[in-house]
Amino acid sequence: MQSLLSNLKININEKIYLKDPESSALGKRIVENSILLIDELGFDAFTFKKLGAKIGSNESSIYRYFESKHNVLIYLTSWYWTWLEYQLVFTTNSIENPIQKIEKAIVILTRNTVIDSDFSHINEVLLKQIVINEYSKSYLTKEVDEENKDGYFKVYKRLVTRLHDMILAVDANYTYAFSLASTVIDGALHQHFLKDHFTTISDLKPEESPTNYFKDLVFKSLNISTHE
Amino acid sequence: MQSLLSNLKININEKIYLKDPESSALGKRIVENSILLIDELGFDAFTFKKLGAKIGSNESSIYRYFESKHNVLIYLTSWYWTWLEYQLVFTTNSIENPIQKIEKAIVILTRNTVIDSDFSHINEVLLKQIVINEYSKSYLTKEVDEENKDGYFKVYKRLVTRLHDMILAVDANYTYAFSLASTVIDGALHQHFLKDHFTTISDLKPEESPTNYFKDLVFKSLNISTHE
DNA sequence: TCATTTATGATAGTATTACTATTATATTTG
DNA sequence: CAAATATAATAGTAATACTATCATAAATGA
Repeated sequence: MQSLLSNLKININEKIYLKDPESSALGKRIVENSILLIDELGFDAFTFKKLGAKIGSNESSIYRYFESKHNVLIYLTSWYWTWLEYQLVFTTNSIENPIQKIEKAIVILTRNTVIDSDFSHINEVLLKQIVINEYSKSYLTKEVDEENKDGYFKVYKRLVTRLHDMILAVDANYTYAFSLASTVIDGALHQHFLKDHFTTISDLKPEESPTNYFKDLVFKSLNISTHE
Repeated sequence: MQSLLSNLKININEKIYLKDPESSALGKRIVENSILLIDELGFDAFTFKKLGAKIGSNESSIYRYFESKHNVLIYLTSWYWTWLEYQLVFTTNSIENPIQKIEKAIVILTRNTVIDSDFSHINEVLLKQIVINEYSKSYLTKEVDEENKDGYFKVYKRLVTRLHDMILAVDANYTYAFSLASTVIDGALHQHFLKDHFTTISDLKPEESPTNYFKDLVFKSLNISTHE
């Protein structure tokens, strides 16, 4: 992973930003510190003014990169899904056996996030927290359909589709491949949230990931006998 | 259902409101029109000023019932979960067979919502839309833990626990009863959203509910053979 | 019935937000 | 080194999410 990705740039849909934040030092500081500040304050209390103060820059300068804080959230979550997709594809690509492949995929998609030194200005652990706590706010808006047309959610949908394809590779007759795929990807985020905040309705221990639950769910849904 | 509930009042945690909206005509108009207006504008663009204009009342009067629009959302979603819980309990209570019981439960929890004439000022169909589009915003906040302590999410958690208990009644050795229960309840909301907005990653037809998917998911997870 | 409590309405005010617009000053590049 | 480009500084705006105060209307109870 390290060496493969170290020369890559995560490409984000150009409609999401006004000026590519990867193209300048200020842009990178905006992204880097957006992650820190959204994690600290929550997306609702996050403002460009506060971000400007944090990076010693001016509010108006940030507006030249992103037209709104909503688009910063779209940018960050797109970055996350793209990064996850890379991990998924690189890790499972060489696996021939469709059962082993989907098993590995579930691990990637549901595990606790680890630091990735390839992108120095992105703190992946905090970014994952942001995805857990804020992602649904990016699409639960009156503008979803319009933004969907502009490709704001393309990476996320492509990720769901990849898992969908792996499901069908195991069982071409399974009727609910998309539903099951999105259940794993979105459900994993939700289970992480429940573990941290609604502990009385979570089966997970503090450091535990929902991986085994989702493996069990998918394997049984596809009639794969568990081997262990 | 009709006759049973027609004399009942849905009780909501007193900490959620300042003055019980069920205790006055104005209160009921606030609730009734909050549903209409949040559905129309989305929660983000919904304000007490606009609501006041809609009901021909004053912003300041609304503030005597709810301390914030956030609390209106908590109130409405609590109402919805309580109403769903009643339906769940009344409908499944008499069923002895745990498999038939959980099957019925899944239907109640995942079906498309029908009008309920028992609560004249509440439009349950629009309320369900609000739950789909806005519920997660009610807990994805920096104040969750505090509000959770104040019981803001009690009904939702109790509903998950009821399904959890039904799962264990079928298979006491199933390890992920809470995770599966919340997957059904929250997943159903999410699948409704995907059907309406991200159609390319949904298996559902426009009028179809995700009921069959969730039946299949739960039955296979609990090793219940499908009969049909 | 009338005094009192209680509910509602009207108005004003505040700090903050989410921007837009303009102008000035650095910094980069050809 | 001039011109283009990026960033900073400042000001301004309409709207939001309230709080506070005072006035008036409606309900209640003695």
